[in-house]
Amino acid sequence: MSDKTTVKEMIEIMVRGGWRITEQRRTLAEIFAKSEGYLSPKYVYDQMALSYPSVSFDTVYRNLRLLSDMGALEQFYFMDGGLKFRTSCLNHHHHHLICTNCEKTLTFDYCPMDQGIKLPGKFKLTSHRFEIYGICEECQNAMD
Amino acid sequence: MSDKTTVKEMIEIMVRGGWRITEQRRTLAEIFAKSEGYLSPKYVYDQMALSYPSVSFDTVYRNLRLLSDMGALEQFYFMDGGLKFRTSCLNHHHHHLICTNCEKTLTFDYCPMDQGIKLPGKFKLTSHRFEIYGICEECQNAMD
DNA sequence: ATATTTGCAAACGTTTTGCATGGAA
DNA sequence: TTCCATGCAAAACGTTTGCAAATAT
Repeated sequence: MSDKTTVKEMIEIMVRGGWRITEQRRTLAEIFAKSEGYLSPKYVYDQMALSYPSVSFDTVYRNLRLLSDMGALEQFYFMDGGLKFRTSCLNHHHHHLICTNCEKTLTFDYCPMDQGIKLPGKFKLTSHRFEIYGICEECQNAMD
Repeated sequence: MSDKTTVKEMIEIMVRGGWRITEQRRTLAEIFAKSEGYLSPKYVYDQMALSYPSVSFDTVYRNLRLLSDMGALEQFYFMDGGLKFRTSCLNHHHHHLICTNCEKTLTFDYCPMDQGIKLPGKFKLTSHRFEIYGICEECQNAMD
């Protein structure tokens, strides 16, 4: 159902990029593969520390950046919450519905760029961003 | 033509909020009123320092945050470039076309939320974000 | 064997805080 | 005259870097 990148795919990406597969990187991939939403570097570090008490923050950062550069992770800067990461969906173009409480995401296929929008000026378009924010059902229930 | 917030409007917002109108705050408003795109705190600080050599960085930050909280400024986090600010357009709903080179913005009225998108799950929608990125005509010409 | 990756520590840039002084109301 | 805003300095925060030791290839 989901088209989230799997551990196997992430490791393939690393191998293809010529990187070595260390236990830390495997663990990093597992953490993202089993997570629903956006994760902060600190959360990822804490999770990694469960398996590797001696892991260092800079290793987490380095690998987050590498995976992000390779396209295996998507970055997102939450206005209050800073930079976070989630597995990217490489298979098809879509946008996200993001719960502002738990930061879980749902995908949807509608893309405004397919609608022939009339834009002002003479821009050379390069990319776009469309996200809808809200409170997911679970969080709504939990708030009662 | 433009519906950017003017100096007068920004000062009104400050007065309505019960803030005192200092020379620094007036200057801050002027800098934004005469600017086209997103400004970094550092740039704003440099501009302010032209009028007030003794201005401090924390004053700039405090006032940027205050104006932002009051809705007079919009924040945007550029993935490489950090947090920046521009005057918000309080008059009507619209979205932005952002030049990734000079960070100038153009507005356009099309809003994907008016299109009756079918969304997955049961979300309580709170807000959305739609931006198109590209290179503006001036920057395209300058690149030749 | 050897080149990459790690952990440590220290540096870095940005943003925030506490407090005495200065300035707007 | 009163209280808010400022400037200064220092701290906090997230992230990055240099290097020797450890490890995947």
